[in-house]
Amino acid sequence: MCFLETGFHQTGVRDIAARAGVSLGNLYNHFPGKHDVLLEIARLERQELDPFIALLEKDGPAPKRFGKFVGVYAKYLAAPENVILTIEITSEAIRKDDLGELFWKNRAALVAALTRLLQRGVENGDFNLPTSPEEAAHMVLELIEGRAYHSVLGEAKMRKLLPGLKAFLSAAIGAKAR
Amino acid sequence: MCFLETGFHQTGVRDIAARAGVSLGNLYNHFPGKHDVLLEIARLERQELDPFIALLEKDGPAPKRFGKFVGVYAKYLAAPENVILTIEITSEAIRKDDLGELFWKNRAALVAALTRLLQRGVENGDFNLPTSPEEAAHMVLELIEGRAYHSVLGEAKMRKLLPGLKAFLSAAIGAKAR
Amino acid sequence: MCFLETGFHQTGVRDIAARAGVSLGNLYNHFPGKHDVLLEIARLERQELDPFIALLEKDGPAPKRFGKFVGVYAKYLAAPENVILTIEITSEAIRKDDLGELFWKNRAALVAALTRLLQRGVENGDFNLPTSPEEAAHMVLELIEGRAYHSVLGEAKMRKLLPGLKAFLSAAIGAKAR
Amino acid sequence: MCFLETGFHQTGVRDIAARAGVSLGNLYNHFPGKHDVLLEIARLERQELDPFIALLEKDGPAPKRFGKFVGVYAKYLAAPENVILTIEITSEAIRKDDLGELFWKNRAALVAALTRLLQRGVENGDFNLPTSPEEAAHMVLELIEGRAYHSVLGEAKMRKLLPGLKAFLSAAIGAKAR
DNA sequence: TATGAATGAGGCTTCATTCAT
DNA sequence: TATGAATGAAGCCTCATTCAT
Repeated sequence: MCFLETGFHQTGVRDIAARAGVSLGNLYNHFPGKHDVLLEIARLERQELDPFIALLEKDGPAPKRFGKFVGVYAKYLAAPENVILTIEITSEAIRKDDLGELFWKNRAALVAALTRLLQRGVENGDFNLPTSPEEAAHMVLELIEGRAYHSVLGEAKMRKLLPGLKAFLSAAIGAKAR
Repeated sequence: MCFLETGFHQTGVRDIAARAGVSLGNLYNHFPGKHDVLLEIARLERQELDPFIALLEKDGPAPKRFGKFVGVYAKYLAAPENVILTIEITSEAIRKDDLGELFWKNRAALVAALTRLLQRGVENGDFNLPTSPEEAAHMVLELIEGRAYHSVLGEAKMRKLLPGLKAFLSAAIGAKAR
Repeated sequence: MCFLETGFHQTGVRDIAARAGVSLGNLYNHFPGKHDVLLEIARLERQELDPFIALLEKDGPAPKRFGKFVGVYAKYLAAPENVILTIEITSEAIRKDDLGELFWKNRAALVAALTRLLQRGVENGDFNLPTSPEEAAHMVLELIEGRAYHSVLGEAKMRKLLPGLKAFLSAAIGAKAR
Repeated sequence: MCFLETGFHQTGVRDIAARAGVSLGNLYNHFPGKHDVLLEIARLERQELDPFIALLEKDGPAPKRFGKFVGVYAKYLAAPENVILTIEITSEAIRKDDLGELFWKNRAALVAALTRLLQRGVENGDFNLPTSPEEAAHMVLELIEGRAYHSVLGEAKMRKLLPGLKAFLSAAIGAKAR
């Protein structure tokens, strides 16, 4: 995808069309304008979250689920394409409300699932949250994303960052060794 | 600053010049090009960090310093202008190495100071870090920033996010009540 | 008809097709191209002239026929749709010969009928033409049209322009009161 | 001027710029948009009317002035460039109010001068108008224009049309031989 | 050093027309 | 015959940058 290589604003509609294998004119039969192409991509991103949500909602011990989730989600975000796309979308969402809404709707789905997991963990005595489950869920996600940005923009290796991240998060949510 | 209102790519050099009170032609006597204006802004951002670094390096009990830092830095980032500018710069830094370098140099200064504080806290038995001080420092900053993005893009209130953030961080770094 | 509302060049073939209740593709089964749609409209305009020609060719006193004709033809042209369409066609006819020919063929039919009426009037001693009947016929039509353009573009009321027009024409053709 | 050769809508801004000897970009330093180029041309057309107005306002016998005016104005309009430009402007003025206003303002100047001349002729007993001087002025102009359109679009020769036109007009305004 | 008119490549989008179904 | 998705040239306009003054 050329938004990744060139960035949304640097990419011309001709490039988009060419990469999509459509003629320029036909691109406009599918999208009202360039902006809507990004919107559609953001919409597709939503589907990529489904496996993570599914993972969070599976049965089983909360700490194990949590650890697993952190690992796979971090690895997913460590792919430059995912981070860069997120940044492009975020950056555009600042001034385009429709993108903004979509952005938060996507995230809300993830937050909700993670919140439920944390809640369950608290009820089982597995976690000792320093704040509400929902707030904690937000922060967990933000931290994972922060690490991902670091790994991509700063060219660190997520592989090396992950243990520290997990330890930090475990401490933060008061995860108990069993 | 008009990059805030309109975004880097949507802002024309004429707007930049007008806002700066310089003539268009003269802008080019000060900067080789549009990109370099952003570079200069990123350079100026560095100075804005000085007070926070100073705060981190003051004497006094580490936990108190830490708490204070989190509060003021979060409040600083909660200003939309700071978040938006950071996003604009980040987004541009993806594909412009000079900006990228600057971005990381700026952050390194903050990380270094925070690392030292955490280190001191560990040595004093105030903190119980789940990972290396430097890694922890990175994560602390990333979490604060994550919350800031959330507050600005999602229109939450940092005032309300701050207690949860502090609690989460305290738990994460094993801050001990005294 | 959308050429009226939007103008020939501002109207897309899709609009034409939609308004005509035909599919876009099928429009091209009926017309070789956009231009030919206008050509066909000009062709249809010819039929609209038939009643006026019939009126001119009826028996009866020439001055009465003439007065009647001026009244109904002026009223017909006072409808914005007729004036606008004529202007669109004229404007296009400048550079499209087929339209131009059609335009003059339409007019010739009217001129011929009016010429005959004037001729008859002269023979009967009802009119005292300052020039040849045919030339006079042209000028009569041009004046009626001029008034119509005025009424439509300048938002005057044809109702108010008509008496002056008739008086002017009567004087011009030397119509005698009986 | 390329609007003459190609028509306003068929002419691209690049052609306009090229013909004007300006770069495309610079065209937009002088005009907000394509439409405004036509507007400016209409504005310039106003100046072309000045000699005719001056002629109408000179002293001397009204019939002679009138005859002279009809001759020169008809000859002026007989130039295809003037007729075509007028048609382009008229056609555009239908849906663009600013052009419409300009169009009528231009004409009003001519009408006013001609009205005064006719008035004077009436007072001197030279003319015997069948209607108000102003109405007559409008019609005189419309008829001259009608003949001009005829001569240009129909490829008649104004030289041949002029005597008939003058005779027709003389009859219409009741001009007396002295 | 300061100015802003000039440049022209490139921006996004529309549109008449074609053609596979 | 009827459809509308596909085409890509051409549409108008913006913009970073240059340069004569």
